Amino acid sequence: MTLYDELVARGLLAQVTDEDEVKDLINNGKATFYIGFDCTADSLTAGHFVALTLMKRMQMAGNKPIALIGGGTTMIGDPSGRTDMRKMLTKETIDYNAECFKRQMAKFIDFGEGPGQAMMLNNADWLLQLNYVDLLREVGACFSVNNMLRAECYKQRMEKGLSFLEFNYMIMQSYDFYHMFQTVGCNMQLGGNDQWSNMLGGTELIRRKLGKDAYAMTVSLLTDSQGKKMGKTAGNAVWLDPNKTSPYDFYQYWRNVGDEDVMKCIRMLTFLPMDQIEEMDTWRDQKINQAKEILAYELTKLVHGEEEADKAQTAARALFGAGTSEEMPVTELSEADLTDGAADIKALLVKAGLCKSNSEARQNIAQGGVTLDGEKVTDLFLAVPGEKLRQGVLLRRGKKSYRKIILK
RNA sequence: GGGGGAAUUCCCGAGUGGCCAAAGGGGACAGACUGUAAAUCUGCUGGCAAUGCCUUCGGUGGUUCGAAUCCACCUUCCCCCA
Repeated sequence: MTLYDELVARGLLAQVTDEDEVKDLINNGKATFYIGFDCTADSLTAGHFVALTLMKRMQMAGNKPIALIGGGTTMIGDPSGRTDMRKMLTKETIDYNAECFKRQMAKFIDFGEGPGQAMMLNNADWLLQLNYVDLLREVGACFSVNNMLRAECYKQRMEKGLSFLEFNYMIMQSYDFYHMFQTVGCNMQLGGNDQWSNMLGGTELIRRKLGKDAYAMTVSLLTDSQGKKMGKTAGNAVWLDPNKTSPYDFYQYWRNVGDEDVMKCIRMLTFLPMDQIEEMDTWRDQKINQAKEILAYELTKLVHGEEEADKAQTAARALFGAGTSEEMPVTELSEADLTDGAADIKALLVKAGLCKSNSEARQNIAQGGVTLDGEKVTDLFLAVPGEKLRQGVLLRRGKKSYRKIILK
C-alpha cells in the first residue's frame, strides 16, 4: 500500500491541491514538506498529535519534514476558526515555548542533517526582519483582499470583528512557504483542515512570484462523534509533557474515548497495520474495550515510551479490575503534612491533586464519591492516622481518579 | 473624525441601590444505571478554621449606612455615519 493510499485509508486526508502530483511526490519520497506549530503554550498537546504522527508517516516513506516553529507568526495570532482574539504573547515567552516544542518533537521525529532527516526552523528568523514597505512591494500585489475576505477561516470573525493584525496572519504564513520554497526547497505544506485557506495563500504566492508549483495537503482534524475537537478534558488540554499530564492520565484519556470514536483514533493516530485495524473494526460491545486499551497503550508508548505505557496499563488494569498495583500514581507526604499525628481526609484529597479545594473535597465526600482503601468515606472530618498512612493508603475520588498516598 | 452600545462567576447570559456568592442554560464534577463508553435521571458547581466569615460582576477613584447596580476617569470590544 502506498503512503497516499494509507493516508486515505486512515481517514487522514481532507484536501489536496493536486492529487496526482501530491501522490507522486509523497509516495516516492520526493516531498520536502513543512508543518507549522504556533507556540502559544510551553508544551505540545494531544491536539498536535495528528500533525506529529503525519510527519512521522511521511518521514518513514522517505520524505523530508520541516517542523516550523511559529516564533514569528505567534506574535500575530491565527484567527482561523476563533471567535475571539488571541492574547498577545511576549517575545520571551514565545522563545521559551519554542524551546519546549523542540525537545518534545525530537522524541518523535528523526532530526538531523541527512537527506531524509527532519529539520527545524523558526519563522522568527525571517519574519521579524521584514520591512513593512519592502514586504508590501514584494508580495502585497499577490493577495486579493476580496478573496481573503471570502476565506472560510475568517467567516466567524467577519461577524465579531477582525483586526488588521490578525488579518495579516495569512500573509505571514504564505510568506513562510514562499521563503522556505526558495531557501530549503520546501515544496509542500501540510496542516490541519482549518489551515486550508492560509495554505492556499502560500501556493498562490509561489505561483505568482516564481511561476512554480507548490502543493498543499490538509488532514482532518481529530474530532469526536459530536464534532468537538479531541484532546481536551474540561477545556484543559491533554499535554504531551509528562509533568503537565502524567503518562497515567494520558493513558486514561484515550482509554475513556467514546465507543464511536475508538476506531477513528486508532486509524488516525496509531501505527498499527491496516489489516489489524480492519479486524478490530468488527469488535463490538464489551470487546470494544479491548480496542480502547490498545489505543491507550499504543499512544502512551509513542509519547512516553514503552516502559511508561506498561506502567500505566498495569496500574489501570489493577485499579479497574482485580488485584493491586505498585504502578499507580503516588503522592508522598512528610511528617509536616500531619496535624496531631493524623491527616484530614479533605486535605489528603487536595494534596493528592484529586480535588482542587477543600470545598470540592467536601462535596465529593458528601455525595459519596470518595473511598479510602476501598471503603466509602462518610465522615467529612475523618482524620487518617499517621501509622496508617505510613503503610500507604489508596485514595479514590469518583470512579477514575486514584492516588496512592504514602507517608515517608 | 462624529454618534451610539457593551464588558457579570469555566462559557453563554439575567440582574439597574439592600431580599446578590448573583436567575436560567451549557459545560465540568459526583451519585444511580453500565462496559473505565454513550444515553438517561439526581445532586452539585468562588474560597475558608463554615448556622458564620472573606474575595468576586473590565480597571482606578468617588457618592451612599449600604454599589454588579449611581457618578468621574481609564482600558478593551462592537455597531452606525465619514
